Amino acid sequence: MPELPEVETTRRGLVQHMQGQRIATAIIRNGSLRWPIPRDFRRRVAGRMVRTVERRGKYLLFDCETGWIILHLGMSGSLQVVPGAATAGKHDHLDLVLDSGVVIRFNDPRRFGAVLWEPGDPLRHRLLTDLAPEPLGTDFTAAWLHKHTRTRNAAIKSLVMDSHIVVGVGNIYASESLFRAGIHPAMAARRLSLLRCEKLVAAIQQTLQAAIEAGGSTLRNYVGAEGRPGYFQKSYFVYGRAGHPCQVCVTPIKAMRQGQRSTFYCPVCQRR
DNA sequence: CGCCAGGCCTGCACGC
DNA sequence: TGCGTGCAGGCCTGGC
Repeated sequence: MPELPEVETTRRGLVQHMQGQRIATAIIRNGSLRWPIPRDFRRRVAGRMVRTVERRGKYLLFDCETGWIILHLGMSGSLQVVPGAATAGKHDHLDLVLDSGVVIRFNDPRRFGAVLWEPGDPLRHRLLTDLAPEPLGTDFTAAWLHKHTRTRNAAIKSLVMDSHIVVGVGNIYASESLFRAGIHPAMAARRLSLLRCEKLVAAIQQTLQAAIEAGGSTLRNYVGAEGRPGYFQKSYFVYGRAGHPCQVCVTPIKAMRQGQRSTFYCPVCQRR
């Protein structure tokens, strides 16, 4: 479930526990994830100091001196900071045991997550090279979005979820962003004017930023001993609100299916 | 008991 | 033949 804001909040929570700390050892309890945890993972990370914890899209990147841990939370993954003595439970795939005694624990019931080792530049890793610019950075602009949608007949909503076009926005925030931008989710992407691309870029940034800020207030729970990942925004404008009144115009929110995904939108506020 | 949610890679089919 | 594009499949388990 984590989208970019949840990943970013996790990163911020991890930095204070991990930066400058040495990894004493890694305990792989269940290496079965989207891809198996590499056979030599433990040997690679043992004894390494974590210089920084960075993020690219929804990928967490741990600088471990001689290489990088690339970690994706998938749909159901979470990282928790736990006391070293805490017993592991179901779906606890990996522990990074730090010299400080703190354990960084990766739990992932649905196993869509990934833990990889990259000896070189992680941004050149196959999974990261073709990602769109960081949505909260200066390279993610209306011009960029406009340029990369010119030939695309697909619905804008599915392209907002395409990491080559927009990074970090999953199913929930895609609906939310399009509502904020006043754009109908089924609109063909190539028909978006530059002005509407501007609105969409701003809406994506506002949606992500608001969620990151909401996450900051729940940071302790999120990465803490008892924390479970959840979406920070308790109420959405449209997501999951089919039949309920639009918060702007009171029209009932509609639900539809797009590419096997549920989409929510206001038929009045959002236009093609 | 069966279905579905979700991220996102992968592979297929299609048209130029 | 090759590429861009648009779909659909697959991986999983918890919760309804």
